[in-house]
Amino acid sequence: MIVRQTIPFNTQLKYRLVRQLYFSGVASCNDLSESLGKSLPHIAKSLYEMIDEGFVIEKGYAPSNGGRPPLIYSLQPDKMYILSVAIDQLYTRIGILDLSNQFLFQVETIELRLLNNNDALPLLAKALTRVLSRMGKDRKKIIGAGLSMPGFVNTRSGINFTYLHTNSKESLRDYLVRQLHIPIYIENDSNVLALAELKMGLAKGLQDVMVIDIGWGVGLGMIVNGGLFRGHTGYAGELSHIPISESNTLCECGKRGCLETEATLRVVAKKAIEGIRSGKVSSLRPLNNPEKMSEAIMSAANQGDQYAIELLTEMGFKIGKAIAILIHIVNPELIILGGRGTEVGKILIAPIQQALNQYCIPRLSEHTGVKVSQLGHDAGLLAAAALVMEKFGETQP
Amino acid sequence: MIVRQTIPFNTQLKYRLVRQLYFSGVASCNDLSESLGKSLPHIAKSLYEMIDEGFVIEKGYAPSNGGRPPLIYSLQPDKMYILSVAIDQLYTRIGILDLSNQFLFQVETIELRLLNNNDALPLLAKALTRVLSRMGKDRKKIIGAGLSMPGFVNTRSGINFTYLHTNSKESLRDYLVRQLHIPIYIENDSNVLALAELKMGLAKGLQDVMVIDIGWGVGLGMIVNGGLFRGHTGYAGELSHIPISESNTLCECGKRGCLETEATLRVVAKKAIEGIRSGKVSSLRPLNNPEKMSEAIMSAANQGDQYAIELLTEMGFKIGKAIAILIHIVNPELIILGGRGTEVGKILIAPIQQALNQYCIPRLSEHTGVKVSQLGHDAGLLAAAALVMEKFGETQP
DNA sequence: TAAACTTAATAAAATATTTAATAAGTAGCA
DNA sequence: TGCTACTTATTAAATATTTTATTAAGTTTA
Repeated sequence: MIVRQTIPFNTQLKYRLVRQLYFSGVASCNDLSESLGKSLPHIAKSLYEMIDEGFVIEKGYAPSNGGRPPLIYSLQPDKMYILSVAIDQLYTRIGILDLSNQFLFQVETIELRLLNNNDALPLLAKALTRVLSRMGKDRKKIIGAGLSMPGFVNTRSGINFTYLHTNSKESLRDYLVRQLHIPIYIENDSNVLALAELKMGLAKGLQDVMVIDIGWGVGLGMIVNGGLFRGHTGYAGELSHIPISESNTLCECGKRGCLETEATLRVVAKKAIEGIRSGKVSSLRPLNNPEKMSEAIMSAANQGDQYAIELLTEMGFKIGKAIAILIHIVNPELIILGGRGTEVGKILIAPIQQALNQYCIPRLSEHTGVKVSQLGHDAGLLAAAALVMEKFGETQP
Repeated sequence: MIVRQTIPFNTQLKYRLVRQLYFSGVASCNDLSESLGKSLPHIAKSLYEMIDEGFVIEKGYAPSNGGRPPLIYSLQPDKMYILSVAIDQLYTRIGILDLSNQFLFQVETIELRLLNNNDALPLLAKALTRVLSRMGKDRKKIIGAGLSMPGFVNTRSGINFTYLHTNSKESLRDYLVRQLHIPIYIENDSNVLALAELKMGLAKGLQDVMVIDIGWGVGLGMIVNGGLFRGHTGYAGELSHIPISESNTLCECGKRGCLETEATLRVVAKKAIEGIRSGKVSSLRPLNNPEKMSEAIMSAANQGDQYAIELLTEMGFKIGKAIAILIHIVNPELIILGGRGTEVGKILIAPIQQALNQYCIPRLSEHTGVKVSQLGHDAGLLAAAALVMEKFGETQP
């Protein structure tokens, strides 16, 4: 199912200019000429047309770089909007962003349990419809929706094989297109996290970066050759089920020895509850809700609780071993630690680095940095918007 | 150090046409228009100019596809030549290829020990100079040399950090450029193997393919997004030293548990000698030369020797476990088994598939094929030429 | 404070590339 | 057979894009 772009430009270059300006915020004519690989007069011509059309505005002079100072330009923020949706196992956050990455109104959070919930998809569609209806006649300005979600997602076919089934042959994307009448782009949450780092985080301008999503599971989003890498069927970066553990614990996936059985917040929470009950010295008390437990462990660790630090260090080392494998295979320039685990990023980075020293050939690891993500909680929503803008001007699918 | 291209065309498109025709062999105007993404009239114009210039020849009509039959074209084979060099630990093979991938004369093999041999590089330069001198005045037609070699190779900087040092700050490439006065391209042998599969083997036209180089070590060449992937510093695909083994044997690299300590022909040869001496039933006799021993094991296995098959099956399973990790991370469409181990490819493929069944999430492995390379012994030389042609028309850095 | 050097923007000319219309040939089919 | 649909080839006209030269507006050097 195809939906026409609501914003029609008369040339392909203009779409590229919009995309570039969106991601760079502001840029001079020369910047644009260089980053799009087109000549300056050519860029200038299109840019001036876009100023006349109201899509681009002049933002004055930038400081000189040793010559005539450049005029800089940006997008007119309220000429287009993007519907941005971040879905996780329990909650879904919905926002509308303008072209300067500002939310039009406060992000809406709805409770939406994904697991074994046949109503989830219609509820989601309803919520999105309601948010869209708040736009009034500005609804025309919405150029698409980006959805970040867990599970096995194939972006190209628009299907999530794990959650939000449609009960028919229709793909998730086509279902939502039919309900909302705007272009829809779906992507796995770890991949969206990586895209966020690429477009506005530590991976900006870099070529080969691995973003580790430390949380209830262990995810991986891969930036390869300067772009998000999805693999042949869209499942690249399935780090959580690589066979790595020595303890051969049975994993939910049916296999043994998966990384996920040893190095996630879920496992840490479980171990902590057992440990405390069997008498480990700690400021922590066992909680029934494992999510809350993991939160408690992380804040205890940040306040110096030795047992919490020990548990997280153990997890970090095992993740580090997996990262060592990754470095051998991909030879990236940077590893970014993202996801909920960033809260204890400083604690994790030491054992990870130690694992790299132990398991990596120095020639490989010495050119690979390890950093903790600096993007906050809204990164997912911003990146879901990036997902839409990345494809702006291309006809779906 | 920069060397001017010996063949000057007046437009970039002509270089692209040469590259395309080289890799496709023959093509119609329409084929070229499609694969280069340019309009037909535009392609036709350049093509006819190149016919006038003598670089392209018309090869007659291809069978009709339901319409007017297309005229097909190919390169004039003897307008350019490529110097192609395949270096391994002990021997170096040198050939000169024309544009139809035919050797101008029989491939020369010289003995050239790489390890701890300061004379290796001057000897190599001398041998290459001698081969070039055989070209007489056709020397001008040589558009470059492609070198396939083991070790840590950085193609961009033209340095091999492991072998063939120059004893100065000069890079290997610059040294050879200075000696031979032609553009030089160097690349790691596993990567060249992958390139060979991409350009003329089972990976032709595919996007994401992993080529396993089974031999004295375990190498990996990665095809990602339809091109050879080298990683940030050129060392991507360092499969042999990923920490995977449970037996924690000390590896040459100083680490423990590397794949290389368990799953190479070298290990198989060593195990076989020990096994036979301790009384294993086999048609094999222990040989002092481990290279010869591994050859003997492979031919014994192909003739049904149970012990040889057992050893190779064990190796296959361990390589399979590493491939399982690879599939989880990269999600490729095809795994190709290449290198010397292809000789027993049929024997290896079963345990590898078994390891995949055991260690892969079905959703990932079910879309990934495993095949044995069909390229012969000269594949390395052909791919070294491909290395040159891939860059034909670009100015060397 | 002027000369030399940078970087940026504009205009004119030259080139590259595509679109559209048409011609030429073939396979499939009634 | 002859018609239709389809593929390929050629041409002219229109458009897109770059190159080159020139002007403008600053910084650095001495």
